[in-house]
Amino acid sequence: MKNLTKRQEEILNLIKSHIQDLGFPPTRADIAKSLGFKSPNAAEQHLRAIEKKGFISILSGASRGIILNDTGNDDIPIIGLVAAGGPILAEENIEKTIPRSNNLLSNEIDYYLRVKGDSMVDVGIFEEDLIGVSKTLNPKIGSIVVARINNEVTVKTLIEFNQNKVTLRPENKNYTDINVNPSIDELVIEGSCVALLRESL
Amino acid sequence: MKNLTKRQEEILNLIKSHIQDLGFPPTRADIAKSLGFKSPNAAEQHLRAIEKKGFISILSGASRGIILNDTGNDDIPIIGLVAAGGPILAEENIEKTIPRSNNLLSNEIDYYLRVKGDSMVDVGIFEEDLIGVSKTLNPKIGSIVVARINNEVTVKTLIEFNQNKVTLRPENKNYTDINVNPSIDELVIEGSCVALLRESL
DNA sequence: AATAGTACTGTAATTATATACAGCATATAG
DNA sequence: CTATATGCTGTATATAATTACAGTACTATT
Repeated sequence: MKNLTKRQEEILNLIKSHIQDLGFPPTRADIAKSLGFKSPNAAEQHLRAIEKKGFISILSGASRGIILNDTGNDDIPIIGLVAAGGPILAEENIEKTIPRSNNLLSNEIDYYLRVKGDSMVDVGIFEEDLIGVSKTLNPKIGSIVVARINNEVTVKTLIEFNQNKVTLRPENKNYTDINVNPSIDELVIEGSCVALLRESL
Repeated sequence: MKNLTKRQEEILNLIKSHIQDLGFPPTRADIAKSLGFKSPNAAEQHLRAIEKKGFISILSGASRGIILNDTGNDDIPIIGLVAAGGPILAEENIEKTIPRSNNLLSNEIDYYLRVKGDSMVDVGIFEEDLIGVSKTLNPKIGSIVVARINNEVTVKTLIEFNQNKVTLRPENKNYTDINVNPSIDELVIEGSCVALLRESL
């Protein structure tokens, strides 16, 4: 799917907000009026271009017959067990997906990760809980992060982060801190934890 | 809001599924065709009747200008502090509402309740967490319930439930069990806890 | 230098759609 | 007995909306 131009994106957003506000798509004339075009045909041609790029479908003959093609990025995947080696978001790790309900929790969540083990019980994170993970939010000292150490994915509190020493703390009295030397072991901070869900109580 | 007739409800459902399927409402002709009317005017008059009863709004002049009036029952309220005396779901207790995202968590949730205090930390329920509460699901011994004791709302584990003795346990070593005699103190089990949300981690 | 894409104006025809008016039949409430 | 609501057919028309055709201008790619 090719990229939209600035103007085309503007029109696509207009369509989306029209649907959001009124419950149905705008006409060519509506679009032209909103963007100051003097001819509805300007809108028509933009729509054709956007359709050609795959973002919408146009039903011929039907008034307001604009259908938004889902771009797939409004569903959040739930990640179960992470297969060793591959990326976290690989197809085989996805348990299911859930629609992004934007009013609830943070909208920075890129995926949910199902918690294994009891290493974080002291901060109220239990086995089978789902943790909302943001890939982009950069991890702070003291925050809970998803880390990958030598292909094993784990959730811990980030205590120290230096060139030759990274400390990850399990929030459970029975476990001790994990110290990693990034120049020896492979370490990736996959993301920051921003929310928590528990389905069964 | 008056009740719809069988036929009117049929038409309202048709409109809803048309929107669900295609993303915009049907025309009078679409409705007539779907229901076998020979005149689009039959649809028109039904729409006017449904509008009169408040279930839809019709934008005059606009094609497919049918707006569904939300009946309010697809939003879940978030309850903050519960004012003493009144019902939990009273207007003044509602912090905000969130749309029901039916694929996520249990769809039995009637409302979310914001947790105050640390009496349930040992089962991973922390202050400011949101607990999904089902009013209808009948509470079992050993499950976590929302109880109202003498107009104070609290979240505890239900340990014992007899005619003259009800035991509620705080899941925190620093607190002791609460014993209530329902014939002396006013006790209502408001609901069962079925899910948990934590917004800040 | 030619081609294709972007970004419009302007006109006009055809079709889609809303909507008014005239009926007819049945049921229910005052 | 008479409104009033429901539930349609059938016709007609104004207007809403799609969409084709003819241009103009700029930019990027081959």
